[in-house]
Amino acid sequence: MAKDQRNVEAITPMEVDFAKWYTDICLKAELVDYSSMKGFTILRPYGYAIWENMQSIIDKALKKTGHQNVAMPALIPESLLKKEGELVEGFAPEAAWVTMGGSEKLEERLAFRPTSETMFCDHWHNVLQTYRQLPMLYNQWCSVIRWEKTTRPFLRSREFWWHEGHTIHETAQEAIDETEMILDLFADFCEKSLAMPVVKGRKTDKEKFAGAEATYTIESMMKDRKALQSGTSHYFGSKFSEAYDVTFLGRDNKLHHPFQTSWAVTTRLVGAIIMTHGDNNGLVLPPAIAPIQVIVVPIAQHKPGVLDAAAELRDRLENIDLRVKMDDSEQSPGWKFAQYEMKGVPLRVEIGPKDMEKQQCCIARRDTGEKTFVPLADLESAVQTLLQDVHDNLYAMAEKNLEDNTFDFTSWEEVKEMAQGKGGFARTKWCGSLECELAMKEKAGVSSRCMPLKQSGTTGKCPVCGKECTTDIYWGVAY
RNA sequence: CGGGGUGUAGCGCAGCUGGUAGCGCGCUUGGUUCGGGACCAAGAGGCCGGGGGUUCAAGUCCCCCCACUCCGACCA
Repeated sequence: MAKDQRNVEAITPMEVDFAKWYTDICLKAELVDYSSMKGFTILRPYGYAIWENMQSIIDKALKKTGHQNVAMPALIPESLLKKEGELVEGFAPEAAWVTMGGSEKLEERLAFRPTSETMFCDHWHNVLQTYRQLPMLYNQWCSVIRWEKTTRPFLRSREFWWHEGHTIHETAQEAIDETEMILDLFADFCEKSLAMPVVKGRKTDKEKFAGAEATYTIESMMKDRKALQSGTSHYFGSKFSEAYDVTFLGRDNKLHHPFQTSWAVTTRLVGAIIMTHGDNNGLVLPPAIAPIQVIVVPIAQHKPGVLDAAAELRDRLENIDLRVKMDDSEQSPGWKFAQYEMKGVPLRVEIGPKDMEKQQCCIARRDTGEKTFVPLADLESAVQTLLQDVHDNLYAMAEKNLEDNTFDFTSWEEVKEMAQGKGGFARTKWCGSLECELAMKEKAGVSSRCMPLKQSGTTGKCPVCGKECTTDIYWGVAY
């Protein structure tokens, strides 16, 4: 019992202090470390491996839908950044500037990219000539810098890693289709790979990306019932292509500005899965992105044959393309159990002398803690089934959290009560005015999350001004 | 950028009215263990966040920085 106590003491329980619980996991599961650069975090091997797995899945999906990877300069001349007014307004306050090149002062200062719309436009200005070259479907994996005031691992840091997709199209409709297709791709990724349900929707004018005509978003609900914007997809119309003079000769032999999109998910998603699935024993990783999907723990490993038996299980699982590790270190089994629970490994396979006699092994699930004994002959099928079960269960739990904590309200007082109480998503009607949106922030303490793509089509009253309206909107406290 | 909290060994902390640094975990070596964070023994490890004061003497008192962290405002 005393040992169990020590076990829980390892991290702050989420009921006690959710924020501390979160940072405890980030550090103790060895995902990140702080660096000497204020506001910058180091992604450690285990944290980076999670991101790599996410990257790999997204990259494949993007290539399958015709996107090509490119690399743009990390520095943007100020004059280039300034060409589009709203973008400068949005990003200049948090840009990091380079003013020296070696020992010489630069004639023009350079911003470390906070986002690369400008560089892509600059490039397209040079290479685009005819509609036959369209669409151009580009993507780049890189990091960006935004001089954030306060930072938290994965959720907000001055540098973060992401991919940024940038596309240009011949027609507005094509670009809009692209924006929506990508939103679906992101939502699909979150649900199928991260076991994280999302609400798909459109941002209000107040919340949309600087310079965008429309911003689409996927919003997810964390275990503390706060909202996390998990991915965005923007439609720009021809605003940037006009500002940066990007043109092509159309089918009508006239010059046109292409229609543009951009979209991204970031390392923030690592934070999202921590807060969606994690528990008081540590991280809980969805199998699709877990760096180690199965940990094999030999019991009484110095007894003859145990290590060989364990290694055989590892090899068999590797042969069906699972990410497997065997821990034959001198640590005690109990220590290993706790350690890999902290790291969120979905399944643990134990094998010891007793199992060997019975030609079986023990499989423990990270999500439920449930242990089952499996005949050695059934290892592969049992593991595959259990991995799927873990994924399904994680999704079901997250979906339940989202559904149980999404409320339909008609007055701002109800929204306020929710926000000051347990929290959650409030779904109301909205008249569409900025005044009422600001009032919700002021009075109820929530920001608009999105106008869901799935609109009910009903009529109701705006919770602030009482005007009759049809738009459904989600409100919540956001990260 | 406003408000709070914290900086002492890798981590978590103790160190009272000032007197020259300690505990637990971890780490190293050897041995016994191994089905939920094992045990014994011997070790290694400190510019007490940085700078300035006060004092015979500062981890301790005063001032100024800096970093981390939480809560707001801004954002993925």
